[in-house]
Amino acid sequence: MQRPLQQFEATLKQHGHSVTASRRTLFLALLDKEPQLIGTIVRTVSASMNRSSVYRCLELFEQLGIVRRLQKGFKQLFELTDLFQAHHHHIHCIRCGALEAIDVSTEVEHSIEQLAALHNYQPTNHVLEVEGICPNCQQR
Amino acid sequence: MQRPLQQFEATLKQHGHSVTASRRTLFLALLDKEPQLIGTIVRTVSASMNRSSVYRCLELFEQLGIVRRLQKGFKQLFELTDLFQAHHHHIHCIRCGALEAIDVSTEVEHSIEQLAALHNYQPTNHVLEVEGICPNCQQR
DNA sequence: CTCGCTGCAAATGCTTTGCACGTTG
DNA sequence: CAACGTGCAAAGCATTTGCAGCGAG
Repeated sequence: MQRPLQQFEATLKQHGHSVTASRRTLFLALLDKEPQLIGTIVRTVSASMNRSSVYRCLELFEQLGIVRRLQKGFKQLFELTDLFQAHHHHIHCIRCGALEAIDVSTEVEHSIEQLAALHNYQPTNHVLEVEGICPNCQQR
Repeated sequence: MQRPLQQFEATLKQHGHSVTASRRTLFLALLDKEPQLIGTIVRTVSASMNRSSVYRCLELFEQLGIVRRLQKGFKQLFELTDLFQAHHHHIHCIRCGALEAIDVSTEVEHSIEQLAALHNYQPTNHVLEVEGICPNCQQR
């Protein structure tokens, strides 16, 4: 519980950004949680920070590789990247919206990493979301 | 130019949905285009269909595996799935938002396909977006 | 002390909905 | 002609912005 916070603060500093109470609050609201809707996050932290700061910080966090975003229909979900929690991917049912974590072989992970280098990008993250129809929905 | 439209109409019928002028218009607005913002799509087709129908159709198209959505910051982009155009993925710069298409080896593609089956999902699509910092932004 | 960060409040813009009417099969 | 699909208009949210004041370094 101490380690991720320190890692987080170090990341901010490395890039010349201040460590503020709001940013810590937001980070903690994401730590060890399922991917969350912005609306949910805003409600969670509303006692200590303003909605617009949530937007501004999430954007910053994304650029620093602290969070990543997924999509679920027209909504966006946020979760910490693998710097702060076990790296994983999801499978998503396009019918009912179910979302579950899946394991991906290290070879595949590795090949994906390589893709960035191939295009002279400095890799920060990747999003792999498998989409399909879940067992439940198939029966209907 | 004839083939994709037929494929499209067949997909609608297969699932018991009507082929309407609006749906054709929307489909054509997406054919052979870069991923587009909803707002852009709405403007393009606004002469022949209403905004709310665009939303309703895009949602339907997604469920039928006709379109897929990507994200760019807080915005969503839509493009046709690989049923209608060459299958591909993107690499995305988290600093400046640049977006380019990339090639992914068939082994990796194949491994990803397998993941759905492993979880008893009927595969429809997958989203693989590599994120990083582009050569330009690295220099600054 | 200075610059970066935040809250506030307002302006925009996006998405969803109900309902009545037109179209498709 | 029975369902399904659409337009319209309004409601409800989500996101962005400018600016003034606070706080971190």
